[in-house]
Parts: sequence; C-alpha cells; structure tokens
Amino acid sequence: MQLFDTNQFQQDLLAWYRSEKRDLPWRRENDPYRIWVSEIMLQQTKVDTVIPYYERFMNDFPTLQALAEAPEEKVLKAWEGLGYYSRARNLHAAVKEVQSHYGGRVPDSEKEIHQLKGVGPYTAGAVLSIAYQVPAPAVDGNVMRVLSRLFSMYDDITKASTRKMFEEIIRDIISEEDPSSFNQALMELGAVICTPTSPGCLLCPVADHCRASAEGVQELLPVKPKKKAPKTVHLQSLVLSSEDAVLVEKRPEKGLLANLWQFPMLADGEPEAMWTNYAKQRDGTVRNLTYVAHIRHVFSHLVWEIDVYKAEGSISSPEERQAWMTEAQMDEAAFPVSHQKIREEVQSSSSDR
DNA sequence: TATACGTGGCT
DNA sequence: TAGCCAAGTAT
Repeated sequence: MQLFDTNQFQQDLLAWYRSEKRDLPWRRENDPYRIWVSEIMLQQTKVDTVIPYYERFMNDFPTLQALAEAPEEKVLKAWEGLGYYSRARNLHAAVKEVQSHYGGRVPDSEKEIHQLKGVGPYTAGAVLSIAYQVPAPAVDGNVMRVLSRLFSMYDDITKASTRKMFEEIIRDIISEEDPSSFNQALMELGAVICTPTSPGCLLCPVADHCRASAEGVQELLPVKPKKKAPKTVHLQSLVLSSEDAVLVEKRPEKGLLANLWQFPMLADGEPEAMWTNYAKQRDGTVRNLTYVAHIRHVFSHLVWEIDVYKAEGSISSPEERQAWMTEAQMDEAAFPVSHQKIREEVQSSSSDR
C-alpha cells in the first residue's frame, strides 16, 4: 500500500482548478464583504440559484456600509425566494456589528469572524481563506464527500465529530501558498466531478490519489443516514379584500419564515364559521367567502396543505403586525414562496371570470 | 446530539 | 411521484 503524497495531490488538484474552474461572479472579486455574502447565500443552496440573487444583492447593497445602513425589509425583500431567511437577518446583524465594532473591516481571525451571527465553522474558514489567504479549513458537504472517498472513510458525515476530523485533515494537507484555491478546488471538485451519484472518476484530476476509486466503492460513500419524512400540517388561508387593498400580516420575529409577510392563516376547520369568527374578533365582517384552490408547500422538515379562500370585507381593529396592502405595496414586501403561490391563485381565479 | 430552518432541481 | 440533494448555522 502506498502513502498519500500531499505535495503531488496539491499540484494535481490546483492545476486542474486553475484551468477548469467555473467563472462565477464572486470569483471576480476580492472584497471580503462580497465573498462573505456569497458564502452565506451558498449555504445549502446551488450555485445556479444563487447567481441572480448575488448580482441583485450586490447591486442593491454594493458595500458593507450600504448593507449595514439598509432597513431590514429591504434586505428580506432581496432574499425573497432564496430560503433560510435567518441567513439574511443574521448577515444584516453581523454586518452592522462589523461596521460598529470593527470599523467596517471584516475581521481576519478565526476567533473574531466565528463570533459573527450566521458565521459557523465552514463560513469562517471560507471567508478567511478566500478573502485573506489564511490556511483555515472550509469543510462543507462537498469537501466531506471528496475526503470520504479520497481516504475511503465510512464515518457518518452528518456528525459534528466527523466534520472536525475532516477539518484536522485539511489543516494537514492544505496548500500554504494558496489556501483560497485549495479550498475552492476541493468544493469545485465535489460539485462538478466527485458528485453524490455517478461520480466522474474517469475525468477526476486526483483519481490516482483516491482510495475509494481504487477499491471501486465511490458510490457507497459518503455515509449519511436518511432523514425522516416531514410532518404535514393542514391549514386555511384567507385573502380578504377591501377596495383595492388586501389584509396581510407579518409573521413572528422568530422561527419559520420569521418577519416575512403572509395572508392570514389558521388551522383547518369549518371555513364559514372560522373566518366569520376571525373577522368578528377584530370588529370586522366577511362576505362572499369563496374557495379558490388547494396548495401544497413542502419545506425541508414540514409540509403545508393549504385550502385557499377569498372574500370581501373589512377589519376595524387589525392586530399590531397586520396591515392593508395594495398590489403595489405587496410587490415591495417579502412573502415566502407559499404565499406567492396563494397570491397567484387568487389573481388567476379573478381574471378568468 | 438532534432538530428547526426554504427552495428548486434532479432521479 | 417521492425522495434526495445543495458552498450550514443556531439552539
């Protein structure tokens, strides 16, 4: 059996990366703020999905200062549809922290950057290595898949202890001359060659170094237990119109879809009684209650089954976080995809009559 | 350590 | 279709 040749591995990996790397927007930048934003957006999100959001975000908030000074509603609107919205709120809070506590300069030490909201072990290493050429590990799902195969390791990659072990391995084999390219090359390899299913070992620049490939077990790795089925919740939502406005409410500031807007939503029940009572409690009325459509929205851990209704009416005593919005105002507010679907269903239900 | 936290694309 | 997967973090 032969030992792993770190120098040769680095050379083969980096040569491949320098000639084959994709031309991505954030690879044209060296601004730590911009690298940071890209890394937050890329968490659990595909490159192709991120690119248009990144371009718009950089247009809206070109500098750390611009983001720090922006109202949260604008930031959430820019994030609308990207998912994991706490990323946006944490990034916003962290940028304000950098502005006030670090004079606007993104910190370059592991300890300081890791203390920022939304910056975990992966993002800390990614920003430090890519923006500052600090030889810190940036171990994401790609890297764990690549390393599992490279060394034919059957450790469960969903465990934090496994990630830490991989971080130590990276500290041993990272290129000190170009940590940025080394970390990105490992991720790039995982994204385009060493894919979860049907990895392209014949095209792999480091196949000669790969134990799983030699053993023919690459399809068995990495080891990752399957997750359980999401729970289903049955709901009703009401699009209540008055003149040219619609009743909407801002979701709670913590938890699922925090601080995003939605149409009033209740646990499933008898529609007429439920919404009549809903209006009555707020000194209002509903009339012409009409069923519109059924919508299924699948989250990673939850399924919403929503019966959508529309009605006309009024509410004299709206709650603290409720508001009447025109179509134009709704265009400026951030709604989750589930409620964008509802809005579309109601619009098409009224237009085809 | 286990679970909450979004969305869209692919098999 | 149902399940899986993606440049993870917070609690």
